[in-house]
Amino acid sequence: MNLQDAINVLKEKGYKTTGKRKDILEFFASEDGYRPAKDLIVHLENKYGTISFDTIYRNLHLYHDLGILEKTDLEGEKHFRLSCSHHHHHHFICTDCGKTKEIDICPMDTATAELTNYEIDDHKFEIYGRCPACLNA
Amino acid sequence: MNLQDAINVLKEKGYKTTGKRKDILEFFASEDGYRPAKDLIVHLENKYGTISFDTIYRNLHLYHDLGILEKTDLEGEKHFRLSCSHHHHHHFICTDCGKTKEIDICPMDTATAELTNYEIDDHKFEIYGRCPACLNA
DNA sequence: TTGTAAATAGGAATGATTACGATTTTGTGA
DNA sequence: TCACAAAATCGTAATCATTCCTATTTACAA
Repeated sequence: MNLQDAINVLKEKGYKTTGKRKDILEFFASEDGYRPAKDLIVHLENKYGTISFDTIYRNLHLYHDLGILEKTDLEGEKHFRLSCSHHHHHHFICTDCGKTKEIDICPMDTATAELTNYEIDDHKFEIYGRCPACLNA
Repeated sequence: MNLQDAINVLKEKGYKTTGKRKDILEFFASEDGYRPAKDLIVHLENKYGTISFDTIYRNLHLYHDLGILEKTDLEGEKHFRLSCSHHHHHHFICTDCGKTKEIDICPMDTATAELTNYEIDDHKFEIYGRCPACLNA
């Protein structure tokens, strides 16, 4: 999912493409890892001086509902990143910088065998640690 | 990890075994799923009328640090359960009742092959959905 | 260009969690 | 057993992320 894809999704669904909506997408396009709302707020305050929480969180939820952003709960804060829509995979997440690396292993195919009679709605497989760049810094 | 194991850990490490510490362990021993601090507060308020947040959270952190409780972040709330110390595994978590089922698959052995030069500190593999009991209710 | 539904502002409210000084309790060792 | 020091708890205030609300502004279709 890139910037233009995301804007197209917005338009297709009839949402308005405001300047701030584009700013938010650009922010996530320029990062390649999970970022908390806080970072987005700082980024937009640099540009606008002030930004409404409502704008931040409403759009984060909207993008998540539209599949534009992926979300994960890390230490009591929700973190977001642009969705990787090309194929199903999981992530290593650097706990220092938030950058991610794709992991092309999904254990669900074998795991479901242990879950007959269960309804499965979602799953999460994440690996935490420090990336090579942060290890060298 | 059962109640007695947990009390032994406390004593070995020189922590005092107060009535409330035992109450908290008994609460988790009587549940077999992830519970939020909120539920523990309600449980202890039923017995004592009032309970300090400090007592709740200090002990939850202590138990987590000692490996007595496992923790997971679910929708902005931290949830805890007694550690399953017998062997390494993961969980299906029922989003209705919080009960868990062990999943004896761990994808880490193959995943680490994709992560040379990365420092790996932790990982999470969780499956969310509804358990048979909640599906029938 | 204009009307209107959607989006944003600004700030109050909420909910989980943390922090802290005062008080109480536990376990130790005299 | 008793007294003491350290640890634990209390009660409450503060903090932090997030949600909610009403008034105002804006995008975009006609």
